[in-house]
Amino acid sequence: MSDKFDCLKISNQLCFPLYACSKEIVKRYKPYLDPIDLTYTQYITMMVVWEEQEITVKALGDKLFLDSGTLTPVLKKLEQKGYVKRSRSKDDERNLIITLTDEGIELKKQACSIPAKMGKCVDLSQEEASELYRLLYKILGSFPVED
Amino acid sequence: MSDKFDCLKISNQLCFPLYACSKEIVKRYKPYLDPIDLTYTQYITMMVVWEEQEITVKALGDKLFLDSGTLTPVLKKLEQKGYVKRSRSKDDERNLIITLTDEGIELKKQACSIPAKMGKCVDLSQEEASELYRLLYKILGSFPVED
DNA sequence: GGCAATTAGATTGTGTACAATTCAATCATC
DNA sequence: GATGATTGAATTGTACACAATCTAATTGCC
Repeated sequence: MSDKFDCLKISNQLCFPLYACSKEIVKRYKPYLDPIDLTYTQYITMMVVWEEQEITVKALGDKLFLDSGTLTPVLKKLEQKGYVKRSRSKDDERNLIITLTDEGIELKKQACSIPAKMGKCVDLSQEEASELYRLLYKILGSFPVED
Repeated sequence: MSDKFDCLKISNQLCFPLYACSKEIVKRYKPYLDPIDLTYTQYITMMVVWEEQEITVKALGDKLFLDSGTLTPVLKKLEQKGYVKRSRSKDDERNLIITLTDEGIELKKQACSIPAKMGKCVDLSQEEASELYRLLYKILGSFPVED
């Protein structure tokens, strides 16, 4: 009952549920991110800055899998909201250093409750979530560092 | 060695690798989709139309997890490229029916080799790929039909 | 030191995504 | 059979995402 076009069925793709799942979960962040006035992209950017205290746009891009075309406007927006400061490195003027403002540090406390709330949105057991995590990072790890 | 902010580490999120993985794989479709002049969104839209022969925008949106705000321009583009026809349903003028043109049918043959090529990009065993597939659809299935 | 190659960000253009709103067609109920 | 509610697409506005290109700063190499 199968034909040579079965491979083109949407239900036979692995990428599609990945794409759909990603979008649907990101969408579910909105109610939790709206109160602190962040989009999902701004949120994950802040997460890295919270961890690193100080980081270049290049390093941010490597961690987030985003390029300067995406990050430049995101970081300008975050600066405008008062959460980060953008300044050129003294050592190498090509590098733009992102640092936290006091408001940015304050924001971290408010964001703290979000991961637990989001965890409840994903209907997987602890083991399943770990396995999913492992598989996703296995795929990501198999990609060349720079494409 | 852990503090109360560990939950905000990017490496502790489940959504982030999902988001990153989805983007990275979609990016890897480009070399295969460029020759047939389709973007990834246009490609998955065509996949559904190839399967259904005839489908409304609403039904397409339900299958692809996309709304009319996204699909309207995508479908206009596909019409412009000559792959689909857009026409109102006689039964219910609110419904826009998408059908394949001869060019659209022809395109299916050319797209046929893409899934196998993409499969090689994902460095997972057959069992791991199946498990990933299962977990993703488990999450998708747990979401309410209409949000 | 001088200059080609490289690197980091910014810019431009195209194509999604989605919330919110609008509009026209249909349905439900009376 | 009028009309209020609902439905399906389209539209508008905002925010990514990325390819391609550009510019300025730095590095390599002679």
